[in-house]
Amino acid sequence: MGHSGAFCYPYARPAVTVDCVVFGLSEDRLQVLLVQRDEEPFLQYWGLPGGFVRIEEDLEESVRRELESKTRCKNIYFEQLYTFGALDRDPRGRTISIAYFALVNSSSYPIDEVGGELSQSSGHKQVRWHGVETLPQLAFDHGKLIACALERLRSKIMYRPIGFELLPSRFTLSRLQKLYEILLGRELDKRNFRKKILGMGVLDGLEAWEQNGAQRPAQLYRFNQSKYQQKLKQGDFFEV
Amino acid sequence: MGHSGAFCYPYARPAVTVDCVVFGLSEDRLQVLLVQRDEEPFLQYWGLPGGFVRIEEDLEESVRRELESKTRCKNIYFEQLYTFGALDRDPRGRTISIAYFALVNSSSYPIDEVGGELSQSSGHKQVRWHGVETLPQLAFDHGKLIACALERLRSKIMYRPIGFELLPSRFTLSRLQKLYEILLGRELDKRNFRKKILGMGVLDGLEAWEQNGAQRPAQLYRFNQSKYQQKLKQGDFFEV
DNA sequence: GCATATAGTGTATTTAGTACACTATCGGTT
DNA sequence: AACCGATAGTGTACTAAATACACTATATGC
Repeated sequence: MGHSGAFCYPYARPAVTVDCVVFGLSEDRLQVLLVQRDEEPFLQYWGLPGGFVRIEEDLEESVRRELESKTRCKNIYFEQLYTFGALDRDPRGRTISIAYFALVNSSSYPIDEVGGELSQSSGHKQVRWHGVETLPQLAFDHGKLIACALERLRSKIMYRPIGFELLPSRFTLSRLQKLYEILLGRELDKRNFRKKILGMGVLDGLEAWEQNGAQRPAQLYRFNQSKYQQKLKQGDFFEV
Repeated sequence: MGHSGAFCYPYARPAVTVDCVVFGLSEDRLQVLLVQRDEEPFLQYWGLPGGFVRIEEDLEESVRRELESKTRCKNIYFEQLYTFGALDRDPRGRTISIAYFALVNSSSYPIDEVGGELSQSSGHKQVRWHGVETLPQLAFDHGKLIACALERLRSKIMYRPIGFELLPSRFTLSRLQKLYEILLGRELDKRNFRKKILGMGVLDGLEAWEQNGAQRPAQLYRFNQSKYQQKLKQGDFFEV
């Protein structure tokens, strides 16, 4: 810290950052968006997209700015996760990070075998998808943040309809089931899953079918936000 | 902000505080611990116990310090709630507040009719219990914080054994049921409640009975933390 | 000993969760 | 044209959990 710079206070203040755990879904695994650091500390380690909260911006604005700059996408779903403030979490000095997690439909980005390419978007830093089971060495306490986000995501998809955010707006029930299976790490019964998910009455079946190779085409569905909001008001909750 | 003080930074930094929503349980209602402000802004309004995070202390240390100074109690149960960072939440300048909620066994304090007296503990500020349904005018965005904490508490008691923190270590099942009824705002069936709560196997029945006037004495129970931890490891969750 | 107040107990019914196997429809191949 | 492989789509019987419900037990105060 010390005595340089134009902004002075009677007591020392921690730096405040936001960090985002951005989840995407590839064919068969859950992945996290990571940025390769191009400076010390943790040079060349991978870390979460994030940055300092500017004095004139809201926490949410700060998150939106960060997400847009790293993904080139707008209107990404995100919510606050937890605030991390351990004394030693940043070797440069006391830094408090307000962590968020975000869900994106990653099929709107070019994805490669290893985990997806997304580069050129943010300066010269490499930005990549990494499978949550095969993470590289991470900067700061970002491993903790990801673990925390995973836990939250896994429990929250059971009682809130946020899984849809990981899929394109039109999707098949098989794909939705696969999503749950990937996130929960266990197989689900097809008939029971459909009974339950359709029984909640928040999916619209479309008059459209997805042709996917040499099989019977699958019907497409869409999540109906307003039907869900109405159910919520009636104290009628989402549950898988 | 400006150019005075000994701690200077190249970019403006928000102030960082912790605020605590401390819940206690009186005979028949849930209450929150509030402090009457003795300075501007919001002079004489009631607000949550809280204060600035010191540069050399952990967030949790900061919360503990605040809780101990306002309640004169140690080992209070608390957990992080949410971080509030709206631009205009403090008229003195940008302030980010990391909110926590805490649960105390308020029967260990002197409690009066209106909502309990606890004063003398913190300088000359008045510290008092207020029923959550009858809150006074609140400083800053503290109304929001309390609403957020209430929502969290109400949902969390359904799937984690934290309700016990609001009771003395030995309690009757009737009292525990009352606790749930107060928090959920609806009556519960006595037999079903007992069946469920005892069926979880985390309560030890003691060879002790509470005499409470001209009635049959009630057996005392104790929450067994280690039994619960063991259940947790077996993927066996608490549920009401 | 009787009135009053709270503690404590079991069963039948309803509802939700689970387990499970076959038919339908497409493209590609022979 | 018939068949193969692959995924989509459907209903029912069984099991477990949630709910509804009424009486007896034990203390004190009069």
